[in-house]
Amino acid sequence: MATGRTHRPATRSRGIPEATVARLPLYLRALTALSERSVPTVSSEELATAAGVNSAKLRKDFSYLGSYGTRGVGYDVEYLVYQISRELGLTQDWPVVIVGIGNLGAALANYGGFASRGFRVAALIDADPAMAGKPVAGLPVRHTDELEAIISDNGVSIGVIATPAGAAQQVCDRLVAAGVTSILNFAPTVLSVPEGVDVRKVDLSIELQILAFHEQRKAGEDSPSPAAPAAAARSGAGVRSSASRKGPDGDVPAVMPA
Amino acid sequence: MATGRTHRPATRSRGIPEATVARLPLYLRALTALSERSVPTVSSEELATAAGVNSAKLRKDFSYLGSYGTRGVGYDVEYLVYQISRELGLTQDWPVVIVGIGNLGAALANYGGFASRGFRVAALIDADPAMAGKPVAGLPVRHTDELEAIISDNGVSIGVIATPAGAAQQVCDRLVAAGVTSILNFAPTVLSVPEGVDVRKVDLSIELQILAFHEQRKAGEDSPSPAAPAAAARSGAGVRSSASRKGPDGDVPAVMPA
DNA sequence: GTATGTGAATAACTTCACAGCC
DNA sequence: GGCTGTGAAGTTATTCACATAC
Repeated sequence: MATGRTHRPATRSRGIPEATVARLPLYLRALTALSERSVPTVSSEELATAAGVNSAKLRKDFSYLGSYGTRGVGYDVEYLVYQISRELGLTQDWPVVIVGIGNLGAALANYGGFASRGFRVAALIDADPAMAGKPVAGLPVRHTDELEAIISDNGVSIGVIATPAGAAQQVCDRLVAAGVTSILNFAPTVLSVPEGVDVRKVDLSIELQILAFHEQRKAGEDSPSPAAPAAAARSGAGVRSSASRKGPDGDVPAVMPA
Repeated sequence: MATGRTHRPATRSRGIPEATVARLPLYLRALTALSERSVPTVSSEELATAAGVNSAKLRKDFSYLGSYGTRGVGYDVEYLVYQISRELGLTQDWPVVIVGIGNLGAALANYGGFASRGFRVAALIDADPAMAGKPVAGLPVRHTDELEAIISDNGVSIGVIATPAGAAQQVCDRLVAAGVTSILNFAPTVLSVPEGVDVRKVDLSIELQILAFHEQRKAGEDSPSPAAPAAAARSGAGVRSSASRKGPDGDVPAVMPA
């Protein structure tokens, strides 16, 4: 989801819609799987199913890249893999640093899919001196003091922040000052960055909250059908002070927030 | 980010736009921070800045919830916290199971923000018998055999999948069969679920690829005419009937994909 | 016959700008 | 005077449906 695009007022000329860009990795993954099974061609319908979108959307997306299919036949798998990879910039190597080697940072470092496609972990960085030198996922953890040197020595332009929330902005500032222009933020904070720097965030708690929203609606469903397994009615406590407030007051079983 | 909404054709009546729902957790976080600093009221401008959006959007978002502000003054922090929490369904307790206690699963289990707001880790589940009983984040890991019992005993409706890609669909099927109707998927796979089940995914590699796309553009910035239709004789997969191919062929230093 | 590519139609989302209320 | 709430305008994304090409 979700990101803080900061630059580019919506590229003119060869502009690929942001929504399309966000789906290209999905297509690429599905195509790679087909490629591994040596499937030579695929129709928009099949590929769309594999990627979890509908075929019209997929065809429209591909139309922004060019005319890479063959009418009456479909798409050449290998060729498409290449085109999408190129479009995404995966035909080059992207060194990445991960800052904050706690539980999450270590998990990210160990995540295979990382290296698999264009990305290479150039270094793991942590502020804890006790961590320095300790190997994680085969790489020695480096101390934060070295951050700037690591960035510039390796030509790193993408940084991953997996620190506690409190340290994130500071780390971000240093990364940016050192030359990083794309940041993937796992810390639950809004980062502020200068123009020209892209930030994307991944936030467990936000995702869960969105799910809870929909889950809540399912429970309070007007009743008739959807075979509700009705996972036990949870009860709450507390009371709401009513008062004037006009909002569309909902059902909701009461209970106070934090 | 992105998700596979599966049900609800966009609720009529009290329908809050999906884009708005996705931002409520952001507002909530910013408000909670203000609340902790005992700030009594906040303007749309201030709150918007703290949440990383613009104020018009924020006001529009809030307008879907009701009229919770005071003209000329702003919003009452505590009151808004409560309203948003309620809207998101966080005024109730959501037991959650995490399946797949590898590096990532353990990181998730240890993630504090988890319990902090309405969510409670009911159980950690892993397929490895050797893991069974071992404590992670203070909870004993349970074996997959117990999955169904755990779900129903605890009234779990939200499941988190942190297994390898290969196991994800199978785990998903079992979760759904056992009564889970919301899934947060960290495995790099498209899950297929029946109508009525919500899936959201979190995918490191997709996020990085999106960043790489933009990063690539930054590098090739300004150049007047985007990409010279250079030869770029795509070697791969002979089959290609040369000619035709109109796509905006790019520069790119060659290199074949996987 | 079959499946792509794409204009046109529709829907969702964002931003503007200002009336309304404090 | 200041700030919210919201119609209206503008923008982006999705879906339709069919001409076009194999």
